[in-house]
Amino acid sequence: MSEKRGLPEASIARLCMLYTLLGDLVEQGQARVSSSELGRILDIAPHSIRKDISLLGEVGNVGSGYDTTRLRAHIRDRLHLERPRNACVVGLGKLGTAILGFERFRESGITMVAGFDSNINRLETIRTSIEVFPAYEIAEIVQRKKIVLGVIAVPPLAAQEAADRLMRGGVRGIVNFSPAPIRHNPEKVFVTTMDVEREFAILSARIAFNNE
Amino acid sequence: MSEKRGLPEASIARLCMLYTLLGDLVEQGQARVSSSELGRILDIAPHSIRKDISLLGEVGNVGSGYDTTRLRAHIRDRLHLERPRNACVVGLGKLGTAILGFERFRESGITMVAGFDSNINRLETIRTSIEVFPAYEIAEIVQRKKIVLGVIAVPPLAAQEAADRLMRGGVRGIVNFSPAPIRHNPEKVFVTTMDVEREFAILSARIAFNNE
DNA sequence: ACCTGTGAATAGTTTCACAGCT
DNA sequence: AGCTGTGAAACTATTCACAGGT
Repeated sequence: MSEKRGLPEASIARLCMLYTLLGDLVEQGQARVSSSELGRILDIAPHSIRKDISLLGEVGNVGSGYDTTRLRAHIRDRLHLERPRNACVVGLGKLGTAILGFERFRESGITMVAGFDSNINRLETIRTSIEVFPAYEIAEIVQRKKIVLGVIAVPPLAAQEAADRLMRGGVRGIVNFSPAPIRHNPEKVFVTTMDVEREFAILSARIAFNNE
Repeated sequence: MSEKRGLPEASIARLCMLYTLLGDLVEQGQARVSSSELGRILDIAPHSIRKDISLLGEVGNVGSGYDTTRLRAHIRDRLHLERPRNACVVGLGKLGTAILGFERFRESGITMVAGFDSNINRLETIRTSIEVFPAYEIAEIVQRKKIVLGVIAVPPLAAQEAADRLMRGGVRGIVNFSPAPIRHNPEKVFVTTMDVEREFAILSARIAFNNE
């Protein structure tokens, strides 16, 4: 295989995990790593890791493990993680302000540039270095600040409206922390729902099936 | 197919989405729903939905759409979501207290029964109706309160220790909000990692591939 | 000896097509 | 007419097995 753009979804997800992990390894000063070591840490079969990496196109090749820095750079380039992306959070309750304050984003080209809430009083009391705005300005600010990624951290009933405003502003990806499904055009916008309740339910079912 | 226990992972996840959605529909007073309507809302092919439902074993059958209440009860039974599960949160920063306070869990047999933090001062200032404990008591309390599910909301470097304590107490499922991979025995414990940074990276890659 | 890279085989998932019910 | 339920087909992803490099 050579110039396929359009990796399998599953591979993209695994490569993103790899990317984060490699960042840690580089930071700890580890220069080389084997597919089996990566697999053990991430609980993924080493075969899959090698396959995923090979799907990226040749890596420059090695005989004994991967060069952590090189592999990381390679994933970043092939997945275009070097492109800077601006992000924002809608809903500045506990969850929203927690996400607004995550520091780790700096590593992956993502910059948190705005927070929104419909409660004006709340906006005034928030302590954060990131600019905050009232919710009715979402579309305008998203457009002006060239925000591509949005987080929805509002109550379920307000989730669709928050999403609509983000999409009107031109956002391309949404991480939805509410349990509400978001109506959207899947050709233009990608939506990922992260719902703790759902994850609990899935875990609960898996536990029940697995044994017990 | 008849008495297969051990549904495909993908089906379990979709059925859990369905379960939540059906709860909303029932609440709104909608008595019947078709696979295509469900599919439209959840952005899943109607074929898949029918297949998933049929994997559960016969539903009692219908000619025109599903009975929302019945279908919901059926999913609950087959996925064993009726079994009560106690849950806890480790790490009571903004994210942790936000999760501790989620009210929605009541619908799915899950009860949040404890919070933990290693900072004793913080424990004293937290306002919540749920009991909180110092982190060194995790294993003991988990065992005593029969906690099966745990959320990890601590900084990355503390995540493994939090997980070890939960697992020592006998937890069977973990939702890990830290970007750190959790070492665990996959035969005994299920771990789901929900990492906003990773989701952003995945969205970023998908956007880059999809067009742009 | 131990590693990567990759075609081939296997396993798993989704989609199709249509029989049968209301 | 419109819906579900489901075997079969098509597709996708994972795992295997081994050639080839260091």
